[in-house]
Amino acid sequence: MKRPTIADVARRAGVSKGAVSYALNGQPGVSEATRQRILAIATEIGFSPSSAARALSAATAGAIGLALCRPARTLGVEPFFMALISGVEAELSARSYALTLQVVADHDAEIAVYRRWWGERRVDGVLVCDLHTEDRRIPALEQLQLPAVVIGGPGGTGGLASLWSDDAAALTETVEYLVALGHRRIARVGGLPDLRHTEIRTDAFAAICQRLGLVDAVTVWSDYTGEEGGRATRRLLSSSQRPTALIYDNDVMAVAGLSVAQEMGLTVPGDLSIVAWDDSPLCRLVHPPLTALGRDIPAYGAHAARQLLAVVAGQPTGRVQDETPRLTPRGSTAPPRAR
Amino acid sequence: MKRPTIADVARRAGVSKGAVSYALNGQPGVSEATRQRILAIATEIGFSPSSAARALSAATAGAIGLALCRPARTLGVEPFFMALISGVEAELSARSYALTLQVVADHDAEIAVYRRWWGERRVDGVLVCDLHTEDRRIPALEQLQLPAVVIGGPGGTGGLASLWSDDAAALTETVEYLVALGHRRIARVGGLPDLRHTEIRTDAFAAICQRLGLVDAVTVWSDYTGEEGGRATRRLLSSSQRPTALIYDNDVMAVAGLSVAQEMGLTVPGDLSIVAWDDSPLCRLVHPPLTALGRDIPAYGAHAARQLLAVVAGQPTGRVQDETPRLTPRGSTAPPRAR
DNA sequence: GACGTTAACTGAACCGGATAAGCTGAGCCA
DNA sequence: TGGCTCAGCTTATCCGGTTCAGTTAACGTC
Repeated sequence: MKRPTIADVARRAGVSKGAVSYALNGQPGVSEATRQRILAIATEIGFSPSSAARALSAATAGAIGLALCRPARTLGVEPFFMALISGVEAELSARSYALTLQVVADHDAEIAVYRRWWGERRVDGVLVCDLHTEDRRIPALEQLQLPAVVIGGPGGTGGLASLWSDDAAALTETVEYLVALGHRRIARVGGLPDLRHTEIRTDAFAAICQRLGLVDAVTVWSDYTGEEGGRATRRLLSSSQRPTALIYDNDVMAVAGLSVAQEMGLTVPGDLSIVAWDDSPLCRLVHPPLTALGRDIPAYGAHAARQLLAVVAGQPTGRVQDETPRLTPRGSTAPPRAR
Repeated sequence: MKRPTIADVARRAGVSKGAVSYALNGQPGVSEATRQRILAIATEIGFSPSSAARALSAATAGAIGLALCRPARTLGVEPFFMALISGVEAELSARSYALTLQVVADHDAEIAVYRRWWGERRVDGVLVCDLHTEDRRIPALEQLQLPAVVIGGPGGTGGLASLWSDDAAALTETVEYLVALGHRRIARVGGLPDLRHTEIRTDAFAAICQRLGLVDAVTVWSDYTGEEGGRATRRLLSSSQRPTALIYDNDVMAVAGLSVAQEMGLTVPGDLSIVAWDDSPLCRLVHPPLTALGRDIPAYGAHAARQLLAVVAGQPTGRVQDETPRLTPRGSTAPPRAR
């Protein structure tokens, strides 16, 4: 089955290629009657313009890129990325943009991918995830002048457009909530320490705990996996002055932590309250269901995609704030049992 | 920053565009000395050929497509897709192929996407997931003659190449294992009933149970979500002759089922044994860790990608069998406690 | 009826590669 | 020394769109 080209449409309509191009793109230069005739023929023979030819002459790829820099294992476990992607996708496909995905091993590989995409004109712009402190990708993208939206911040995004949510406020609210329940010994199991949002949350946690006079508030760092989250939990709960509440930087570690606590004979929420970041169906799967800090991640992705398309179109967007994560109390938090 | 083109390389090397093309593609037609000089210059100025131009003249897109037909919510929860994608990606990026992703609402939309991709020459081939019984996508792809590999089967894949794993054998092994432990009342919480692999597993389950004389073996159908999995579990465990072992068609439902069982005061594995399909870190997160039927999903994805590239290259591959899921016994299965 | 204006279209150049066909000079042999 | 071969290049064409500069015909105008 041969693919129809613009020349086929032109031939059947008895006009030139140029006229067909004008007609299909809503440009002036053809009469309304001719435009309708051409559109009808195009639909009839199932014509869709070659993305390559269009990209070549219009100098636009019709695609945006997303490079995911995580090992295959952690990628799978966290629902976050799939949810983000589905939101991005919804926005893109509504505008007939494609999403090009690449999994990379580290930032050097990721920068190489950006450089290649830029040289190949394969994408019109990129979404950047997992912002680090002192992130090398930022200057690399600025140098390439490849349109980009950084999902993360605030801060550390250089001159690039960015979409951020107020994690500091969300964490502050969470600590205040736990303190209101009566907790005084709160610990936090953080994510990878060189991620920018980990840093932001860690600073916010230290600040609010100091303000509320919680002296033994500690943050321990983990890597988002259940194994590490469980191990960190076991360590924290084994200390003489064990915390009565734990805040986890993602849902997977929180679920693992819940398991560890129950395994150690602690009841949740009686002996230990648990709060998870990144609310997801996972938090409602377990028993008790986890109190979580959540937000609409597909909407976040859609927002980022819209912003990137604006940047690609040449509109400077700067730093845009998305909604602040909301605390959804469920069964895993309660006043601490008097001991 | 202007992107270098082949003409820039040619100018600096003092040769024609054609010579550069030959040199970069390893074609004969240039001396080894010239080739090296051209390669050095290309590397120096950071040249990578425009994917659009190459696609236009070589009539190959350098990309393969993956359309995911699931609502945003279920997509996120299951680690399966992310793991599959990371495997596919590993194989593709090693060969400088791109992966184009699209999330669609239903099969009609998916077929429309295939038709558009085909017309736009945006992808060289597609991977088809979640094979249904009487799947409309199969004849549509055959008609388009778009290279495709169906991930699923055996059977129902028409003349398309397919990659399948022997779910029937895996399920048979699982039932035999449970029976060897002493279980006689085994139930199964299946996935969506119109999926081909659900059908295969259901048939295999019925067959082995009949062979072993397990009279009240039942399958109930669910939709892979934790909510539904939990509900189905509650129903099964509330019956007068409740099963002593449950087999779930995915990990998410199994975890939800574990929660429900514990909530109902049953101990696992004492009162109830649980087996999950799709082993993932999730199964090791919970307590007790779940006995699961697992396989290397990234490897499965990589295998599918390799097969698709072979199909794209014109080599007929037919139906290829991937490894059979392996049963990994963990803490959630044990002999049933005498009542 | 000559002239300017404009809508509606055509023809050709162009985007950046791949590739078939043509050209050139060195080397070899008779 | 003339003719032949062949490696090593160049030139030209093509892929399928977009777009700009022309061309043509219809129309209004004085």
